[in-house]
Amino acid sequence: MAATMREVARRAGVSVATVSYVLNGQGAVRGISEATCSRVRRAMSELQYHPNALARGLSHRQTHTVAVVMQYPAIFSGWSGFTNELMHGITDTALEVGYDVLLHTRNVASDVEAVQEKHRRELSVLLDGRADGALLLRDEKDPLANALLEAGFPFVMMFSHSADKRHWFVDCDNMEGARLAVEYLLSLGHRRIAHLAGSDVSGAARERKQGYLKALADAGLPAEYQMVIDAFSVEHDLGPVVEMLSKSDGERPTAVFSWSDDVAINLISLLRQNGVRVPEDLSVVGFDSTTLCDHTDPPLTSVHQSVYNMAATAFRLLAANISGARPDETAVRVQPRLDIRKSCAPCTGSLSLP
Amino acid sequence: MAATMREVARRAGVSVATVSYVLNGQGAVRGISEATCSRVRRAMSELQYHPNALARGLSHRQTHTVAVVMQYPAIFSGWSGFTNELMHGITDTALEVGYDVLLHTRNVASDVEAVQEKHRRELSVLLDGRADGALLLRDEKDPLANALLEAGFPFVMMFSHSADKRHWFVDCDNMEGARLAVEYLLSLGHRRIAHLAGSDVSGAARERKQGYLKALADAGLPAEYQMVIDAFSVEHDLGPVVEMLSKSDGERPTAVFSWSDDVAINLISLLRQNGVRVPEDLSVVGFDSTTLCDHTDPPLTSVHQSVYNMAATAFRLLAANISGARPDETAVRVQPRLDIRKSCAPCTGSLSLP
DNA sequence: GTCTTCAACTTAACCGGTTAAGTTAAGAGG
DNA sequence: CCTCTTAACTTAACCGGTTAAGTTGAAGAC
Repeated sequence: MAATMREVARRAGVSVATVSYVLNGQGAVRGISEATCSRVRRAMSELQYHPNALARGLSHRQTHTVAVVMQYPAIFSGWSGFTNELMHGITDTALEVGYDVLLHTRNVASDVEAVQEKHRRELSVLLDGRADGALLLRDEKDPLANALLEAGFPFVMMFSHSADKRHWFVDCDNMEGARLAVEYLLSLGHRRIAHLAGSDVSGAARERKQGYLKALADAGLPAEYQMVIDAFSVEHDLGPVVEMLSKSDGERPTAVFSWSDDVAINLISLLRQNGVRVPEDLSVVGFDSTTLCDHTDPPLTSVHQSVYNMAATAFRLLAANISGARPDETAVRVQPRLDIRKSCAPCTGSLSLP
Repeated sequence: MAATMREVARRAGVSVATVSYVLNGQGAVRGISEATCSRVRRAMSELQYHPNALARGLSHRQTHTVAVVMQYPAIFSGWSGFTNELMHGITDTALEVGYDVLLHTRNVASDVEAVQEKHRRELSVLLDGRADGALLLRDEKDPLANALLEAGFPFVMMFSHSADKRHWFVDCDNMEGARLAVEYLLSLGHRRIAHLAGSDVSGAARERKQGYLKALADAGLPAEYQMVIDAFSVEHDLGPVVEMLSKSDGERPTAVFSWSDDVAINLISLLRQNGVRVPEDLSVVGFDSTTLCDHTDPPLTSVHQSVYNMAATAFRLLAANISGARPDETAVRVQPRLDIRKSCAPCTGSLSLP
């Protein structure tokens, strides 16, 4: 079907080696005459020759392809823009540094045995020679990172981190992000601040919760001010939050810090349905501050991490790793900032300040 | 570095062929004894052997990988959820049918020569043996489809269509979608309906504009009722729309049909800044009806096409194409429906009904 | 006239698998 | 005792490239 190098060689009346040298621009170095070069090039275009990347990759032991491995099966089911921005950063940088992207998502396994089998196969897929390295969007406790380390396969973790110096990563300081959100709400006079928490499976979600708890503690607020409500994804039922708001004045939250933008936006629309005004009745802060936050009503105050830049940085780190470079900084921690929009107002509720 | 089949063979004391047969579960068929099989398997796990997919692909002439080719470089820069839903459908189906996904985005070339060169290289990347087929998210006029056809490379177009029977595609009936939107607005009494149009480069955008114009014409409205404003992306300046609203009562639009959700949402937030209420002062209809439409204020009435299902269908069609099947229906047209939410109201303006 | 040198190639091994076509030794059949 | 089968493997060609190590013929040196 597709023309091979041998066919090109036959048509040009030369050996395959000559074709290969011409193809790779080694003509001059290897002393191939200009006449032969153009004869070969003509044969290539006449036969519509396209070199086979598998054969080439097999010889070179590299494919200029990186694998992107997503932790969660439903990473594309959110709508806050996180994944879009992530993919945008990855694909832009791929073009820039000349790599292709192999996308791996995985489905969750039910029982322990299946998990092990899945893990083994997942590793196989990464080490099967198609990719030169991997970008991991996974929890730091995931065994994959250590398995890759052991196999000597270059990788960089994104939105996750590790104390192990051999792990390269680009992550946001989630504790700090949570602190920014909570301190801002405290500065507006809020004391009863609830937290919509993500799943503990996600390191980022866990840290944001810890940051929330620590910020409350640092402010000297007693334990009963800690209000954590699970809201893992946009599908999660937010009924408990609405119920909470019907508590007495001194006990109900006047502000909410959500671990993610989409959950925050989901909450806002639910509140609207229930006649609760944002920010007059309840202040809301999200996390990620994607473009969408500018377009909600009210525009959502949110902790910003530059997902695009972080993805790009991770990709460049990976490219360095693959090429054998050992930069000084292989563990990048990005400082978040708070993007103040219009979803928070000073606390007006009659509160018992401690 | 990574263990090869020869090393496994040596350790197990057998030939590489035997290892290969065991690896592929052909042990029984090929009459390999159970003892030898387990010896080989032990050697594999002791050496942490992972078969090389390039070598395997080279032999088999297939890689169980499909390429996804995006038309626009900034496909991931939108935030309406279209791309998320698309990628979700693709990755879910990839897992289901056992394929991996190679992601190709492309950057636009400036001059004509560069375009040709880019086109040639793009074709090379697709025909280089790494992928068994391609999903194209591109305009129907794009030369890539015909080039692939000529090369005998399986592909399916998504969100684009063609009269050529040899082109397989899954597309939405955009004309019909536009008709649904406009007729709904007409039924609410609107006559001055503006259209926010996408770039003519996009076939879908072009058809939605045509559908809008046709629906107006079919309703017997004269040409001066046609108000088309360019709004290619979320970055596009929507100032002209706001200006238009300051026209006299009989001339200003009372409704807007936007070719895409994100542009519609962008418009709504701009209107809010200018004190224009939706839907009281202006009705707005979008296109795609992604989950996000439920969470805007007001929830956005929008023409629905099931992006997730369309992507999944396209993937399955491609899998069939690759495996040599020739299904009856290789050209799938999905009928859109209108998701009525809260962004439209009956027309109250003093209008001169024709 | 012979020896070098060099330009311009070719040969062949290799990358890591697959698989059709052998090979070998043991046991069955006559 | 010899031939035939068959189970249990091995050999080697092939997939389509890369590249170190030749080969060849002609020009130039002595």
